[in-house]
Amino acid sequence: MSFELDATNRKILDALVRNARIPVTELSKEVGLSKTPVAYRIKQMEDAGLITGYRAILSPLKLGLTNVTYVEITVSDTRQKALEEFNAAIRKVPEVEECYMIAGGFDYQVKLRSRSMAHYRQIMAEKISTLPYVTSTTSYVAMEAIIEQSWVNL
Amino acid sequence: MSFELDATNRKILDALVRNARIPVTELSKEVGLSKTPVAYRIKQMEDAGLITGYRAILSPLKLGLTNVTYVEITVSDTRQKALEEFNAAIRKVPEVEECYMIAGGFDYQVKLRSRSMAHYRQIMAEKISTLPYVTSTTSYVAMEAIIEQSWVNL
DNA sequence: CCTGAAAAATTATTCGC
DNA sequence: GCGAATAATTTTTCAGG
Repeated sequence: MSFELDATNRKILDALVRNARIPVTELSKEVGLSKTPVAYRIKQMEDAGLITGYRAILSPLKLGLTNVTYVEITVSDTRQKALEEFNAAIRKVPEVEECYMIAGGFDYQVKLRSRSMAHYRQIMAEKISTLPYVTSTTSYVAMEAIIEQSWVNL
Repeated sequence: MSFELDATNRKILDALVRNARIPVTELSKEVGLSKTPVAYRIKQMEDAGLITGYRAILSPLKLGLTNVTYVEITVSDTRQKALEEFNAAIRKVPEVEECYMIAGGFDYQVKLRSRSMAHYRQIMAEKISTLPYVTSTTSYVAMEAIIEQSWVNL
């Protein structure tokens, strides 16, 4: 299940995470091998599902997405079927960047990105509060991003 | 500051977020223009800082990073200088995937990724609790990822 | 499992319209 | 913004250690 990485694969991944478009030619210099094994290793890691894809990373700010809010959501029905229904519904909301089910209570931790506070309120009213089985939400608005990591859903 | 996107640029970005390695040739078919303007638009958006980079996306699970924890951190000193010190320190912790300062109290919301609960405890003890000005932390362990969005720091 | 180089394919750039 | 010609880069393949 979990993929064993040697030092070389680690270097390859590190370079690819920094720059998805680095040519194998250049990568092979970085890791100190010839192109053949480097290309082979990349394909291997892709096929194993370790590398799941390559994405352009956009600046949320330049896109006008200046607001980040964390929302804690409590649901009323915690049976498997209800949870799956909730999960399916929230997956369709593009403004939701992350969603984890939290241990302890049956709450969800959700990260939202919005253009403004007004836009945030609209998302909450139209797309979050209306999700199945939602009973209450508590929001935490981010003032400043210290470490930010995400690609943007357009 | 904020970049104005027409429908074409939107399509280009959407394709590039889905696949950072799509050739301009193919992209131009998708958006219904010839290669020349598409290449020009991409460069334009890169230069404007709208596209900040291209990254390989890795599977945290296949890397053995099975645990996600959100940690709320309270700091004792909220003067600018202290906060900047904290920010600089937390930026050096590779296990921290996200960190936002939250409005209201002066708390931070931090997302951690770890290999196990034992590993999580070690990160907390060695790298989070020891951060400057930290007075208390509260952790929320994720049971299940519904929507997950991150690249991994190796 | 790696090297090195030749060959093949793909991709990006340029430019007149 | 188009489209074709050109140029450059990149990937693939393979014999050999």
